[in-house]
Parts: sequence; C-alpha cells; structure tokens
Amino acid sequence: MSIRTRFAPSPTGFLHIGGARTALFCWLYARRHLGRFILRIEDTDRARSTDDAVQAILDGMAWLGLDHDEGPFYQTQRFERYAEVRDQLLSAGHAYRCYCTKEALDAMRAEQMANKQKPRYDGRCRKLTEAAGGAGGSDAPRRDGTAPVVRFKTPTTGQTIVDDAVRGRVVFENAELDDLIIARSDGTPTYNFTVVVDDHDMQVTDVIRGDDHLNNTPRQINIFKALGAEPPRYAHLPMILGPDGAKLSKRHGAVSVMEYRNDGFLPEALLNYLVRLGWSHGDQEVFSREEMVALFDISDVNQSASAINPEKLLWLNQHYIKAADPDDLAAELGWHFERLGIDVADGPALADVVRCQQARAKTMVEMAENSRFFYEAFAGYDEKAAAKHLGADATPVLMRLRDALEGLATWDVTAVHGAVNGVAEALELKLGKVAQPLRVAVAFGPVSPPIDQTLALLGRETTLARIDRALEYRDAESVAPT
RNA sequence: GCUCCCUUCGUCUAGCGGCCUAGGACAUCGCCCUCUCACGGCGAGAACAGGGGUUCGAGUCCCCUAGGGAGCGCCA
Repeated sequence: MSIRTRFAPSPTGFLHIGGARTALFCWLYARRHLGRFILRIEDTDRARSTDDAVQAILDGMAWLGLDHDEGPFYQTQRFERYAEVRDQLLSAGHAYRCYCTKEALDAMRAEQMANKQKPRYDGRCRKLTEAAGGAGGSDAPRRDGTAPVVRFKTPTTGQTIVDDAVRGRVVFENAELDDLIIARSDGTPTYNFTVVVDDHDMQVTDVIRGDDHLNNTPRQINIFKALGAEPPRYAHLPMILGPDGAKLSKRHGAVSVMEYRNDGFLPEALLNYLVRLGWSHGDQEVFSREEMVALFDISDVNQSASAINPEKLLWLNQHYIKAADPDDLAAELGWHFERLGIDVADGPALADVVRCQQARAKTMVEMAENSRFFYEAFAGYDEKAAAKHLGADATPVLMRLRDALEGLATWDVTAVHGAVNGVAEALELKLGKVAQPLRVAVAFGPVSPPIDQTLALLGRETTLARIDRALEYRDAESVAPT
C-alpha cells in the first residue's frame, strides 16, 4: 500500500512553529515515498475553532510550500459518520452509555488524587450495563436530565504495544488505561475517537505527530482493534522549546509562521531551520527542498526535545538571501517596502538594490530599512555619523567631490569609482576620509553598500542634491557657536 | 501522585562497542581582507548528567539515581 500521511491541526490559533515542523515532516515523508499528504482540520471543539484560524493554517502552509494532496477535511462535516461508528461500537458491545454526572466524576477524581492514585474512570456504569446484559444501556436521560455519554470499553488486561518509528517499542499496560468518552452528552464525538475513525477512513498509513500524543496512542490502537482495523504506524516527534528551554510561547517572540514573513524571513530558510530541529543527515546543515525530500528518513529523527535558536535561523536566512535570485528577492523587498509605507516608484530598480544589499542583510526587513535612503530623504542625519564625518574638514572634500561628480561624462559604477578615488588622491587623503563624508551625505548615516555602487544607483541628480544639502548643513553648523 | 518519554559543547547536532586525543554548524573571542556595514578566509575556547554493572574495550548495551518533559478532561 502506498504511504499516506496527514497533518491534523485544530484551528484554535495560528499555525505555530511546532505545528509547521510536524506538517513538514509529514509532508516530507509522503513526498519521499511518493505517497499522499492529507490535511485534516480537527474542529470538533466548536467553541474554540474559528474560520480565521483555518485560514491562517492554510496561509502558513501555502507560504512554506507544504502542499496537500487531499482535503482539507473538516471533522465537523463528518459527525454522521462518527455517530455511525459509535453505534457500531455500541451494538458490538465495545462501548456503553455512562450516566455519571460531571459532579460525580469530579468527586471521584478528587478522591483518587487524595489517595495518590492516578485519576481515572472506575467503570461503574460499565459494570451496570454488563450486569444488565451488556446491551450498552439506553438513551434514557440521566438523573440530571442530560443524555448519557458513550464510553469505549478499554481492555482491562494485557498490554498495548506501540512500535514507534522514532521512540522504538513502548509498552502500555491496558490496566493503566480507563474507559474514555467517545461521545459527549450532546452527541458530539471526542478527539481520540474522531482521530481513529478519520485515520481509518482516510487510510492513513503513518501517523506523524508531536510526542504529546504518545500517551494517547494505546487508547487509539485499542479502538482500532475494536473496529477490527489495523492501526497505522506511529512516529512521535520530540517537542520544540523556546530559546530558554521552556515551553514555546508568545513571549519568545514570533511563534506563528506568518509572523516570520513579517519579520523578514524567507520560507526556504524557515523550512531548512525546521528540518534540522530533531532531524539530521550527518553533518549537513543546508538542504534545498529537493534535498530534504530525497534524504528525509524517519529513522534519523531524534528523540529529545530541541530549543529554538534564533541566531541559527538568522544565519540560514542570510544564507538564503545571499543565494537567492535578485529578481525573486525584489518582489519580497517590494512587499516589505509597502509595509513600511515607502513608495519605490521613483528610485532605483528593486533588483539592483537587492544585488548590492544581498550580502549585508540577515532579514528582508533589515534590507528594506538599510535601503530606504534610496527612495526617500530623511529629515536629518544620524547624529553620531554627522558629528564624526560632516565636521569642518568635510567641506573641501564634499566640494571637490561635487565638482568631480558633476563633470562626469557617464554615470556608472566605474566612472563614479574613478571620480571618488581621484578626489582622494588629489587631496592626499585615505579613501575612508573621502568616502565616509560622502556616504553620510547621501545615505544620511554611516552605513551603505560600497560608495561607488551607492552613487550609481542613486543617480547623479539625487547625489548632487544631497551633497549640496550636506554642505548647507555644514554652513549652519559653522555659524552656530559650540 | 501514577503512567510514559527524554538527557553529547551556551544552542542545533554527528556518533548506531574499538575509526573519539568526541566531529560539524550557529553563537562567542582572536587575526586577515576592507571606503562604512557586511560577505569571505584562517584560528581559539567550549560537551558525553551522576553512579553501578556487561565487555579485552562504553559516549555507544543493561540497571539505579538525579534532572527535564508529556499524559492522566464531556480540550485537541
């Protein structure tokens, strides 16, 4: 049978980084084995599920390029099917109705806790129905007037074995498990039940999910068995922690995938970072999408939780920025400029800006911020830079530069380079003494791409205007008493 | 409390009994390159949680301890 995996998020928030990693591994495994990748939305908790969250999950996966072959399937649209299987279990004697009230259950749990026991359902209604002939009880209302819930009859003896693809063999004593609720008193199905029905109906061969589900697995396997079905293979992935080793949360900064785009990350960088969290292929650090697919092996997934390392993500992002096609990056840079409210219509071509900034930005946000001087004049100079480079001795340098640049026959990198170096030689100054004042004059701060490239992109008109402006600033400064 | 899982540099990890004087990457710190900022190049420091076994030999296998995590819902 060909491989079928699924990613089954519940739409209660955004697609967060841990979910994205799970989705990636499921996707990788399916692609690697030429199988199918199914997307299933687990929205049975209607109070907490939202359409916005569904959209956020779809957007996040699309941005990362994790395309699904089937779905999205919505559990809320399958209630009839769950009811059907529930009844099947009921009539086969694998499930029974439970008339215990919430209060009674709470009291039972409290008592068990007080006795230092594991809180679990003691099966009192199971004994009831078994004594009555095992019919599973009727739908008669309970003492509190509500309908009964339906519980699954978990085997009371023996063991359930999970042969996990990453954890190895994990053995659970059935006696440790209790009779879980598969249908609530309002008739809606619960998680452990819907998962089994869906994984079965959708013919999922490999369940790859977070290891917070490892403890649920024996319950699910038992339901599979009661249904007379073969359980899928399981692979439980280690958790992803925040940089400080604590559980990942909002206070760790970006947790939602789309926030990473806003912060200037490239999807290939995030994907590459994520694939190396809990998985490795020898010493290799950089993987293209194709390489990941070709090399991914579930048995290379490791078993311990890993902490997110923002610096390494940044490094990968810079790596992918450096390696990217300038024309592709131009579009992304344009998107970020738009977010910053900067109009790029009158400035240099975005792809040209990308070419000279690629090696000097760790994120696209940083690139946009360091490039805004190409498109808009700032209100003032960087204070420290102006004090250092636009002092009294800058005036003759700037005037000389202005003349040389104005007289240039052509305006390109080579010509500008010659002019600037010519001024430095004529004044017997080191290049830095000439380039820095010029840089502050045109870029308003101490940092820019190489000065010749910067001027070439800026154009003669803007360059000369900004030099004039710096000269005026100098005049004003020299009048003002210090 | 009970059940289950985990434990190699600060972090991500390689290691599947001898190749380990424990390798790589990020970060950090030096040096070089240099018109700024970067890129790049070279180099340095930095780890097998602890204790018992098994074995000629253990980071690698077993047990215990400690520490961390997850689950124990009419949440998923």
